[in-house]
Amino acid sequence: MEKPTPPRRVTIVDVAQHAQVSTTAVSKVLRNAYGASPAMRAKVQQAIEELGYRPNASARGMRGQTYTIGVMLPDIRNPFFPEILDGLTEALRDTPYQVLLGPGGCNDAQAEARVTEAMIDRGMDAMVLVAPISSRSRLEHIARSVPTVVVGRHGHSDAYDTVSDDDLTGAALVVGHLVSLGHRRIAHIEHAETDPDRLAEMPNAIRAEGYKRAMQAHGLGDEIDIVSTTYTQEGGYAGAQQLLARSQRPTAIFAGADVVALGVLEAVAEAGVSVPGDLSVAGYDNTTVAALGPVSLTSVDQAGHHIGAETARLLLDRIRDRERPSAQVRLSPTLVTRRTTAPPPS
Amino acid sequence: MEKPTPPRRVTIVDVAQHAQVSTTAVSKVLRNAYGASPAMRAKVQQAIEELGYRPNASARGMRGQTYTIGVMLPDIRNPFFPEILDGLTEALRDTPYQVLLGPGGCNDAQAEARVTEAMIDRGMDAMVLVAPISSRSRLEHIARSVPTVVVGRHGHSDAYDTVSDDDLTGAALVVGHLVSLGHRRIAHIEHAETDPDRLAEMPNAIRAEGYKRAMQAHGLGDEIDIVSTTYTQEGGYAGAQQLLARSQRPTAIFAGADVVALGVLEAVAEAGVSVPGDLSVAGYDNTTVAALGPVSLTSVDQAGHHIGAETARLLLDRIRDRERPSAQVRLSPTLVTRRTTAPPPS
DNA sequence: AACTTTTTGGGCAACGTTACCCACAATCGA
DNA sequence: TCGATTGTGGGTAACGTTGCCCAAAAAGTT
Repeated sequence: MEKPTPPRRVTIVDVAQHAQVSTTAVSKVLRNAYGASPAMRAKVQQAIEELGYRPNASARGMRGQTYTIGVMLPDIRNPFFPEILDGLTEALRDTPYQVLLGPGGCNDAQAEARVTEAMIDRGMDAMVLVAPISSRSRLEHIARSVPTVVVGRHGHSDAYDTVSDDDLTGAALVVGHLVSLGHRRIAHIEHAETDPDRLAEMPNAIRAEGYKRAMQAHGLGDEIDIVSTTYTQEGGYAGAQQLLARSQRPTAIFAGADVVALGVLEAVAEAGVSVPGDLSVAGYDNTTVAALGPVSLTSVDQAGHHIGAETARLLLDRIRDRERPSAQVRLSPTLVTRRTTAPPPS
Repeated sequence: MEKPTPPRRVTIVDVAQHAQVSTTAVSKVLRNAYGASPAMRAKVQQAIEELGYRPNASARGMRGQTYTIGVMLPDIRNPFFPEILDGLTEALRDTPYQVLLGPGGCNDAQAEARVTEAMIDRGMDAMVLVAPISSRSRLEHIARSVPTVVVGRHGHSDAYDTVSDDDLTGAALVVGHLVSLGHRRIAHIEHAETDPDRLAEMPNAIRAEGYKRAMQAHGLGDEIDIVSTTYTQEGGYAGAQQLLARSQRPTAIFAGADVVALGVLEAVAEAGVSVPGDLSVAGYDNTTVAALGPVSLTSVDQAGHHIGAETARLLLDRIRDRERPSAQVRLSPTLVTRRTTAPPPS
């Protein structure tokens, strides 16, 4: 017994025959286009349902639309991104658009380029680039071929819309909180950045800058103490080790990201220093890990859900009108205080 | 000053003209097809590079291949999945295939169906379904229209290949470990499941079954104590509360997933019970959270990377030959002991 | 020298959809 | 009543790529 011929997929032609109309008519109904009477709409709708017809995205793509939105996520592990994604997909639920994710390599510009190119090749109707590390000129190159929203990166362009959180304010929130608890020797662990482009645009750099400004604003300019490592757990571990080796130890460490703070907590625990008794620790991103009971990390919340929703809005607006001037949305972070921050030892 | 006409994308026709050959020739070169002399290959390659040509995936899709592999992830937040993904993308790096992810709604069969349909509509060359909750008949329906590998679900089918971890063994590892530490009253928190299909196939159900069998094998059949909640942190919290309210408290809790264990740790900390002094806790999945210093959870490692690599292999094999008999790969988990398990209080 | 076989290249139709047209009928305004 | 307008439906040519075919040239075989 041979396999019966694999059932060919139902096309618009089949629907047209079944409904006794032209393919043009079916297409019109599918797109809610002008020129189809209510009677015909009903007839075609019925045929569509009876046959279980689904439009072929490739064929649509050849005509210019795939109803697909590509989201480039640099690091799938970062627990902050799902929040954004939720906000985005929720806002797009009642549209015909489908979100597909491209896994960009962590901190790997080449992998990032591969994924974005692949998405452009696949005719995405729009793209969302979350915290891209690519150069600004590459971002503009991408935006020239497809409507693009850049999320979580400061510095805007005529070519693309942006949604970002005010990291300057976020850093100030942390410093303010620690100062109000009585801390003066507040250190910061940043992600080392050399590229001048990124130095001006990447959130990590902005957070470090915000830290400096806030310290100065509180008259603590002399206490500024920054360690440059990376935004990873290992980076936090190494950074904390450096800080603990200071002759004058800081009484508080502001880590530029939650993962960094976790590394700090590990190093600190190993060193036998108690948190928050001897040392306060704060993170950034308010990831789900920060909220966990055993961790309970003070952190800055970026309202990822809101970011995602705004992104969706900009996206749809731009698909509607590609020529509209580029928009920048800036959201405000909030501080979530938990059990890793307390007054300094007296 | 008007915008200059948006530069039309380079097509195979442009390449052909530029190289002074036919489009057929270019296509042959692109696909390494028979019938192109080395001289021609070189000429075409050069033209491709000079013009920066990239094939249009939609057009290719109309001819049957998109060079895209769709991966359905039920819950982007589950820190176990990125491991699989890494293994998968790494194994596919040197192939022309690109991985795109579809965000299935957490525990939402309808959302899952939407995403898989969308991927089929977009002409994916193959699909990977990670821990799908859909009914078996739906899985087979999917597999009938596109080569499919189902990951992390027991129970196989002629229609699709499977890669899964031996959850029976994994559960036995945990129970064995706890018994060898001296525990007898070992409780388990499972994810409630009623559907008979899923009861036989979902990893959570298998883990519960493995727990039971292992307890019996150790002569502890009378001590079997299962609480049914959900595989979430809240589920773990609630489950632990129930278990702590027992007149005879268990001395160890085996949570069916790491997230569940985190909820357990939270409830236990609130109740003032010390871990592992008064109570041992073990999880499953060995997620990155489990490894964190402040958590340090004993857990079962599923070798996600390996799973991903095997998935890629099966995928490529099946794309090559759709008629080959379906394959099942079963991998073995290992136990990672950390600081949440210790001998019971004497 | 007269063949067969192999190599090399190109022409063409098709994949499923939609935008642009045009044709016809019905309705309207004067 | 006649011309103009509006509503309704369909025909057709792309979009970019590839698989199937055929033709000419080159190489090999008697």
